[in-house]
Amino acid sequence: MEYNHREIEARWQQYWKDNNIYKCVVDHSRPKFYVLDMFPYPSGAGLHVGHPLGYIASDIYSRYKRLKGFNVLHPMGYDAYGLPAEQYAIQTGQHPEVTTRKNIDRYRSQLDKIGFSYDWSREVKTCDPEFYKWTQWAFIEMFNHYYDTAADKAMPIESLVKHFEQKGSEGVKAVCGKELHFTADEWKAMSDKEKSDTLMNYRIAYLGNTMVNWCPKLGTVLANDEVSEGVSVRGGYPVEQKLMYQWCLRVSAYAQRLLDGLEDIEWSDSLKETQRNWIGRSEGAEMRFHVDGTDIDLEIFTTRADTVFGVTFMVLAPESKYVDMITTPEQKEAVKEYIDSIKHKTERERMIDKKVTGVFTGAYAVNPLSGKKIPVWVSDYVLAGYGTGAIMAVPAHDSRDYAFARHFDLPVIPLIEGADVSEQSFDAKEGKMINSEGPELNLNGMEVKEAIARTKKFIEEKGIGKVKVNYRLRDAIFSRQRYWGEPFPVYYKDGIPTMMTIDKLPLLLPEVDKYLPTESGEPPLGRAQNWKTAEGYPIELNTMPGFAGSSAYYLRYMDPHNNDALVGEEADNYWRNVDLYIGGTEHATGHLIYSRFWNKFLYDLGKVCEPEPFRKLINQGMIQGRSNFVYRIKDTNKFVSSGLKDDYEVTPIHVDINLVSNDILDLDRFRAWRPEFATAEFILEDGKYVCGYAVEKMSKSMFNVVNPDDIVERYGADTLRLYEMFLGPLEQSKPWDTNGIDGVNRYLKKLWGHFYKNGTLTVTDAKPTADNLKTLHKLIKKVSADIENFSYNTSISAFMIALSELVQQKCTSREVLEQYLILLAPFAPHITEELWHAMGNTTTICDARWPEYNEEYMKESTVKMAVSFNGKARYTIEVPADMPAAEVEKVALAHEGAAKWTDGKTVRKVIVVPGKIVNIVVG
RNA sequence: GCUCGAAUGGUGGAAUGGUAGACACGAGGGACUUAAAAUCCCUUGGCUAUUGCGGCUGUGCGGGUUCGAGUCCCGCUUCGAGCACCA
Repeated sequence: MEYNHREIEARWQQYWKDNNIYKCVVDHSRPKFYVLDMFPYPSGAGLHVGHPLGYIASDIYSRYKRLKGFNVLHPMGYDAYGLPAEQYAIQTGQHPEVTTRKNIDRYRSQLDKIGFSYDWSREVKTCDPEFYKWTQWAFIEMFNHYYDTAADKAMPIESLVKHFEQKGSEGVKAVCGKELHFTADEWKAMSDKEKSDTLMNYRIAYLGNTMVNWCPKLGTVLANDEVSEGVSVRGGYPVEQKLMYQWCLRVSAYAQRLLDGLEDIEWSDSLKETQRNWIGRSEGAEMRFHVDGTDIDLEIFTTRADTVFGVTFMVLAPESKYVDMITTPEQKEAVKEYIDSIKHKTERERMIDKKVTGVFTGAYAVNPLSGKKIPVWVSDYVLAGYGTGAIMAVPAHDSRDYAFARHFDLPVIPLIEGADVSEQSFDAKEGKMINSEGPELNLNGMEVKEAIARTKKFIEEKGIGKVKVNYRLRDAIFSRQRYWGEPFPVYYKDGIPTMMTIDKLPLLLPEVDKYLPTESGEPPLGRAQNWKTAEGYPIELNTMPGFAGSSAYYLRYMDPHNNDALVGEEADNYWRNVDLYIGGTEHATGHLIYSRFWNKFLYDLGKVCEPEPFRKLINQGMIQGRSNFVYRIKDTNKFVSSGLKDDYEVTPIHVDINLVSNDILDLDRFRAWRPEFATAEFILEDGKYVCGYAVEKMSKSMFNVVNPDDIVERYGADTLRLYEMFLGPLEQSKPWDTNGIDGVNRYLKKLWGHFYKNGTLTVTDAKPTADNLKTLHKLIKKVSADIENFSYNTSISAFMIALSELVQQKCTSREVLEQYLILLAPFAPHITEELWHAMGNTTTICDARWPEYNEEYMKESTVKMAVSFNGKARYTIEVPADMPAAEVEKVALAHEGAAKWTDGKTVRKVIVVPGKIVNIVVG
């Protein structure tokens, strides 16, 4: 009987499905384990071999945990809202839901062929009303809460309203857009609209007039993580800064908790670092500089309070509201001209253009410590969005200020002893302070760190400023001017944004005739008929961004059919949070920040019991494509083999990797590939045409896409699973190269061949030999440790070695072979299930018990002992493994002469490692 | 510029501070076969020696710690990733 992967895999996949093998329910008698994949966006191109890499890894871990006796939750779903479906809809007029469903079906059939252990009864789709009801619900809750800095958590907005009614803004401890001051009477006197506007300043989901990333080409705003280097991540279109009235989420309120939470979770250092960078905490001081001859104080933020005596000028961001307020009449024209010139530049141009530009406002500010008057400038190197949009410039100790000072010939005062500022600034935070003596404060002679602390203390005492922590993390812009997303459960009652009640949810996405903005420039929902409440109030036209649906989906899997809550209390208390999350690094500053924020918000509300959603996270590497090239000699239809191409002037041309095997081109199929190659001629080396290769992104245009369906068809799902894991360390990016797949496929055939000789099962009830058990237990130890470390590639090597040992030992022992199959089952579920049943088992191998490792069987009869001497002489002897260390030392000493130790050297220490080497330390 | 990670044969990659290159691919040789495929066996870091079971060298570069370093420490080089006029 031959190993027939097609027949075996189809049969067991059907069996698993028919018997609901992977369905899981809350079971308090067993410990839970939650293994999650980042759910995919179902694109039209389907899966390529890179996509399942993480899914295979998580599936192995899930099956392993189940064999270890855990109740494993391992769900899958689809991140179904997104731009590509909408753009396709615009082009073809097809409803995005139709194409999305089609893509999901395709994904599902591809996934099913690989033999994953998903509980599909828990599937979620973000575009499903039953799902997005809870996305809308969370948004309403965010609207109805504010962040209380005293309690350090989200609190109901009603308690803030109560505070306003009693004391006005006095003593309010809340994260807000800007500091407001009003009395209780003033609050009561406000109109409903004014009250609404005031509360927007505090709500966690709020409408704000903020500077947003506007992408004209996509016709929508984008969040910070959707923009990179001034262009949109999707499409690469230019993005400009624009002031717009948008829904936002006050993520910044959670900045410190998002930072602190990183301490308690097992993520890679690099990913944590990425998040720390993104949150961008910096400790410093906010300080006021009075503008001479006005009643205006300029607020600045600095991390270098010690350098105040070196401030020789100040700079405002062009967007700063202070610019108009302080510019003198003489400078009005120049300032206006400068600001106009900045406005015409896109964010990208501003970033690329490193030229120093700026303009003097005509105003002077007073240095609060030295009392000196300093000019105030405007320049685009100061960003409006960070800190206060104004800086104190210390050219001697900040490179950007230095460049500005040199360009406009402003004074540079060094503040640190020995700092040479003739060529460049001295940015290091070290050294002794000089030139830092004012009427009330003297920093001279202090170390920088000491001076910073001293200055902070001084300005707080004097009321000139206060110690402040700033974060780079901004609030998330939550509106998108698109169709294919969750509608906001918001209507406008006399212009006041009002939330719908939960019984009105889900608010269904309406039908529209076209998926484009309206003629008047409103978002696509502006085309919906009757897009208003029963009372006739208009409903919000924006939709939510992609990250809305993906921020809490892991919670929904715990309790996917609950109609009363996102997740019920019992399910939440049992499943708690994700124990293992596997996905790509590309979500480091998007999804993984938003999810943590969302979870913490729900945690504050008492809706979930864990403050962090993902306890352990593994980033699988990307699978790149391996493209092949042929080399056409210029102006001919002649192609030269890779090794000879340097002798000619050639153009490399991508060739379909399906026409190439081990870099050797199939000439006939190449001629048949494209009409223009029908008459191609070749210059061969050793009778072959050798193609060149390069590692590139896997994409259709490079003819290097490998479809997992083809691999499964030809080699089987088990081979695909093993090979994807065998390619290299999970977390490393690596190119796909189908060439090596024969190795693991041969291994499975050998395994099959060991069980079936000439069509009969060879398994017997023979008692295992000592060698059998040693091989088995070596494998148990290795594989158990490897799975825990996600070192799957080395496990597969261990399986191969163990098999060849068992073959050599002619092991037919049922006891040994059964355990071997259980170990292999997470990696290759189909073939192991088949052989497991062939051996007479009637229940699925998924419910077998993971073998226990027993040290007993590992005992070596002898161990090797290496005597090293001065790093040169090496002498090896063998001693019985159970010989006590003292005896070994004696044996070692007896070999003294043989090791030729020189005078004065004595044995210092003898280290005995069972099964390893014994080391004699001399000295 | 700051932060994190990596560098080992022709290739992917193994090595709790203890025989570097496991395992696999590829390549070369052989067996079986009319032939091919499949399968099996042998060789395979480099140099050198070779009808004797060997010798030398070798983990990006330069130092150091250690009886012993791919592994630990210091200083570089190169590549990758993240952040970045963030005050």
